[in-house]
Amino acid sequence: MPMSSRPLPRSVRDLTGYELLLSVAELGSIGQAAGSHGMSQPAASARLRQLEADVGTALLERRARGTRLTTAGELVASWAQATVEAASDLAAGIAALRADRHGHVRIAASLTVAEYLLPRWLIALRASDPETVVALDSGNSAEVATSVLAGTADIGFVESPEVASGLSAREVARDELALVVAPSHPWASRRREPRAEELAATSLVSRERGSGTRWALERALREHAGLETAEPLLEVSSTTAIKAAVTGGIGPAVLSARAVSTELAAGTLVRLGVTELDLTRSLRAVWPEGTPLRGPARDLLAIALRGE
Amino acid sequence: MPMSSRPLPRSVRDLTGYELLLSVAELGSIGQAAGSHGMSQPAASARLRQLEADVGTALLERRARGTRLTTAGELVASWAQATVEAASDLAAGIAALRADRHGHVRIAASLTVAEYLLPRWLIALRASDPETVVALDSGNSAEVATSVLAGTADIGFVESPEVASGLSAREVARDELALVVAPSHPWASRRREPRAEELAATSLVSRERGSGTRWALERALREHAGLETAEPLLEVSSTTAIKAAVTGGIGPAVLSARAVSTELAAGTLVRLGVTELDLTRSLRAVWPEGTPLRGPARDLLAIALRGE
DNA sequence: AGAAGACATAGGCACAGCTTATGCACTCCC
DNA sequence: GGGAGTGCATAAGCTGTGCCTATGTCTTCT
Repeated sequence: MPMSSRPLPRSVRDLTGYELLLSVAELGSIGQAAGSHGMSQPAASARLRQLEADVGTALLERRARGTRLTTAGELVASWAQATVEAASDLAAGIAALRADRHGHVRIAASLTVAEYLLPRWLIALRASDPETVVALDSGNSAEVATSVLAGTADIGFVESPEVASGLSAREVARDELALVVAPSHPWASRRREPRAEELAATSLVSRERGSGTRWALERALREHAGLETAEPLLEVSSTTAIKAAVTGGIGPAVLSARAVSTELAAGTLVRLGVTELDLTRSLRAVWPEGTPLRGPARDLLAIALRGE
Repeated sequence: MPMSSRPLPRSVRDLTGYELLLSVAELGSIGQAAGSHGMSQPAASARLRQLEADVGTALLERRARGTRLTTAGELVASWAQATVEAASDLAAGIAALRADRHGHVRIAASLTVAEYLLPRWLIALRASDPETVVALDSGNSAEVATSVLAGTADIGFVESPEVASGLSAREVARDELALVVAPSHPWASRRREPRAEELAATSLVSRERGSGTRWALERALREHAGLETAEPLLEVSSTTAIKAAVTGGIGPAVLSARAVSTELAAGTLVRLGVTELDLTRSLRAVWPEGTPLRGPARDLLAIALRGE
């Protein structure tokens, strides 16, 4: 029943050593790497030594002219870079949450956009102008529309099919909903994928009423053949809790495909198609009609449209 | 000229608080989350409080029956999960490097596979059998072939087009090479993509002779029209250093597309096509001919073939 | 041969974070 | 409505990690 990977080993809880490793790869010496992190050379030296002890292999080739990475060092650095980048996304998101209402760009975003797309956009935005301060507010699509209409937000991102009047909209990405079950679930080993009727008749692990994802599923079933969805098997508040319940064998769920990519890769969840049911929706940027976007909000839209 | 994002803020260097947040989302109480991490409830409480202070927003809704996440908490948890997953890949890789020569499966992998594909496979492998111990050795494709032929490795992964005799091979993924330049580079704003002849005549930032990527590019140009590549502009040892040099405006480079996806998304690098040149190569699993794979090595191949 | 650059070692200090013990508030149930 | 139980906060004290400054050693370039 435990879905979560057990706690991270001590050696990867603190990313400082890995950041140093990356800096060494880039700058060519431990001393310079230390400097770029505002710490003394012995401190960096000690952390890197500790890192090598953790890995049990030499990661650095210390020469009189500087330090380079060994093959193993390259490998660890590459893995570390992915981690540091993820942490960087996290930091960008947090910074945006933190700068409540005092930012130069005030963004309102629905959960799916805020979770999976926005951090990268924020980083790209900062790259284009480091001075930009972003304030992020997350809510459901209706709340986002309200914020933008009220002028509380400069630009919004919604996941609902309809766009409130008074707003201009532009699709910036598509989102795919995925039906997932535990590998042990009967559906996972069945020959044929379930039909829409079967899905509608099945109780799912789902989020509370009002969630965009749940609403999109209900709408898709209704439009398909006027199907009403069964009562949820279990209503939980977080995506994490849904995944835990599904993995634990409670029952199937429908989630954004982006939310389950890791679990699918790891094989802890199995994704199923649903016959003849379109589970795709569009994610849109919205802004007040008649007032063209300008400044950082326009830049943000451009970045979002550029895709990734 | 600095390509690297500045150091991570203090608040995201240590992932413990975020792991706790995820555990709270999954388990529903701070106390249980604390337990799952082998720490006392007050310690977890303090860390979570610190996290909320860092974000500047309430992340938790503490009720008498337990604790749930707020909307902001959900958001942070989602970002945190991506980070923790990346750290988990890192940990899996390190564990494999660490278990030198005593593992149940001995894997030899070329850099591209080891960097970008193997960690997920290792996690999936551990999910299918938690007892499996993996020993990883990384080298270039020739070294991998030698290890497998010598019986030093049970299974290998290579990126070279030819497969040594005596080995069975099976493609597990494709790798695409990407020509990248800095946004400020003339090619980035040019109308037409460069032609193969132009690329061959241009000095690139590249890795040392012997690198699989460099070799693949030289081969592609030679096969295209018998073109010989120009002398490198700069030879550096690490992918990180190449990216730094390109971003710094030194010149163009050709790298695995997987290596630059983040930079492309952030707009710090620009990818260009090359007219009429196929820069695709296949990544293959190899094992001794005549002796079918068995045990964990076979499981690993199945996971790799399943893709992601 | 001398000088400079780069990393290692040593000693000492400061602070962050954990544990145990206890207190407080809200629910649930009889 | 009152009592019990669950869950989180607070308090106090201690341990250990990690940093800095100062200095040593080795290599390489001139």
